[in-house]
Order: sequence, then C-alpha cells, then structure tokens
Amino acid sequence: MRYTRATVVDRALEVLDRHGLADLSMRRLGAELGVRPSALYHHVPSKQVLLAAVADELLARGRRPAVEQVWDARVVEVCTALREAMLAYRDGAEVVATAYAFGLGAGEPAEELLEVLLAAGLPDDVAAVATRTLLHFVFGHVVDEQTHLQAGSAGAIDAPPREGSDFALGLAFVVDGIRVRVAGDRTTTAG
Amino acid sequence: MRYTRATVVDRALEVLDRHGLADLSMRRLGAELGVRPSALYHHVPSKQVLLAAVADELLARGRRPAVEQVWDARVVEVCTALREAMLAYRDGAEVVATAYAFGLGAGEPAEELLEVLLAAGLPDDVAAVATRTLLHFVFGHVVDEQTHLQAGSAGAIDAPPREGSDFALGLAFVVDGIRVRVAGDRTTTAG
DNA sequence: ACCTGAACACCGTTCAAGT
DNA sequence: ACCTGAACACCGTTCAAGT
Repeated sequence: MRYTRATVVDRALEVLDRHGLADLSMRRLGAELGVRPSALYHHVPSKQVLLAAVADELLARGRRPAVEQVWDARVVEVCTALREAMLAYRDGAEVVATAYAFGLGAGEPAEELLEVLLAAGLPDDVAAVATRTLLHFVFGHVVDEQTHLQAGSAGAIDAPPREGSDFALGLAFVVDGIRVRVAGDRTTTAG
Repeated sequence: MRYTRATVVDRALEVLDRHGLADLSMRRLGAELGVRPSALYHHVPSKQVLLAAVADELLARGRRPAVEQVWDARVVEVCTALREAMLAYRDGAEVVATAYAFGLGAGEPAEELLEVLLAAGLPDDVAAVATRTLLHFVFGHVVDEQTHLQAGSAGAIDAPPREGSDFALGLAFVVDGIRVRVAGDRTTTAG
C-alpha cells in the first residue's frame, strides 16, 4: 500500500480520537496503517510536525463561518468556535495547545483574532499581546475542561459540573479587560 | 548511600535546572544519585508525583512576603512573584503548569488568589473562575516566554524582545476584566 | 527500610538495502 | 518514491531477591 501525507494525518487523527494522545505513537500509527514505523518518515519529518498537522486538520474540520460584526462579539465567536473544535476530538485541546506553543499550529485562529483586534482600533503591539492572552486563556481552560470531562466519562467518579458557562465567564474577564483598552484608545484618539 | 524523599526532590530540581526537563528521566536521576532507577520508587510513587514535588519546591524557594494591600495590586503581586519563581529555574514554567493541570501542584498560589478575590467581594463561583483565568494566563504566557528565552540563549538566533512588559499588559487585561465584575457586584449590592 | 538485578513493554529516529 | 529490516539509544515501572 502507498500512502500520502494527508492519509497519514487523517489516520493519526482517528487514532487520537479513538485511543488518546498517549497511545498515538509512531509505532502504533504505523501498525494501524500496516506499515513499519520508519515508513512514516517519508511523509512527515517528525512526530512533532505530524501532531501540528493533526492539530490544524482538527481545527479545519471545526471551522465555522463568521456571523458577528462587532469586535467583541466576534472575539467571543472565534474563541467559542476554537473551544468547540478542540472538544470535538479526544485530547484535541492538548494537541492544539502544544502545537501552538511550538509555533507550529493554530496559526489561523491567532491571525483571525489579531485582525479583529486591529480593526477594533488597538495598536499593533497591544493587539498582539491581547491575542496571545486570549489564546492562553482558551487553551488553558479547555485543556483543563477536557481533562476533567474525559476523567468523568472514563472513571466511576463523575466530573464536577464545569460547563460552558465557566468558559463564557472566564472569556468575559479577558474581553472586558481588552474593552477597557479599546475604549481608552478611542478616547485618547478622540481627545 | 541512603536517601530521603527531600534529597531526591532537591537533586531532581538540580538536574532540571542544569539539563532541562527532557533530560530529567528516572534513569538519569538515579545515575546522578549513584543508584538504580528502581530505588527512586522507594521515595516517590511515580515520576508524575516527583515532578509535582519539584514544582512545589521550586515555588517554595521563590516565595516572597505580601506587601500590597488593595486586591488588584495584590493579584498583580502574586502573579508576578509566580512568574519570577518559575523563570528562576530552567523549564520551571512547564513543570509547574503541568503539575497544576494534573491537580498535583501550585495549590498555594491558587489559594492565595482565591482568598484575595473573595476578600474583594466576588461571589465564590466567580472568584474560582477568575482564579483559574489568572493562572491560565500566567502559565500560558510564562511557558511561551521561557521557551523563547531559552531558545534565544541556546541558539544563534536571538530571541524577540518579549520582556516583562508584555506580561504586565496581558495581566492587566485579565485584572481589568475582573475589576469590572468587582465594581459591578459592589454596585449591585449597594443598589 | 532501602537498594540491586533483571526484566517487561514500550519509545522516536536513522539508514542501508530492497522494489 | 516508498517501504522493509535492523539497529541505536533510550523510556517508566515492577518485583523478587539481597543486606
């Protein structure tokens, strides 16, 4: 059998969702494809790069069209869509957060947020920090949330009721903080 | 030679700081202590627990007395001290953030922030979410920051100028967002 | 109680050789 | 171009046996 990079990534995402990140090894993935682990290195330079590709594929599948018009509602929309895309796959948040930390994935939501914040009137450097702050919140929160959800569904102990409302409240803290700056800059520019 | 749990943790912290998290294996640590890896399991039940102990030791060494009185200045103080404690050791942020995610470490800064936010007048559930939002920001930001700092000092490419000011600005977003709630609750209570 | 010796069940990655 | 076979240099953890 001859494989392409896309099918390797697809199969990796399938193994991730079915067996979890801990079981997604190059050897396991090779076995799943009926191929020696070394064969994978013809399609992907390293496991790190493969996982980044998995992260981006996962996010691509979760993409939703933009509907909100105002900057703050748009920020909430992008972050909420990001959360849902990650929650849709087992260990999705961990994979995306790690890829982002290595600078290899999640570039698209980052660019989208930066655009929105620049359009809202923030200076370049402030918008860049605000974007990273939002992403750090989303990744940290959803990794936590997904860990607890999965622990709850696997074991006998049921998970604490950490629903989307906690996400909305935490996100509101960050967005409100950014709003203070947006309003301040507008005032400064106007005055 | 006979060792105690404390010396094992101390030595692990030393290996972490000198060689990095990737080189801190049970086998490596055993060799460093002149002992078989299996001997370590008499002092510590698993590597995960060892790393959590390393995280807490690292934070204990970075502890500073509280000086600020007002809640928002106090929050900034706690978060800044947390950042500095983690930056003081190689891969410190990664170790502490991971231990926190597993619910095994960093309990002390979490409790401190929660106390401050409750004293500021936030209801229990809001204060809990605010605490987690602050910690997610701090961990996410400092892991990023430390990765770039270390990449800059190791390789030929110099790091981008991500100084403490980015941290202060990002933290201000979250604190300002929380302030909106503190003010709102006070208004609600008063009205 | 603390440690050794030996094993179990794995990893990611490289690379000459085959087709 | 794509894959096999085999190796290199590792992992965390368990457990009977020693002292």
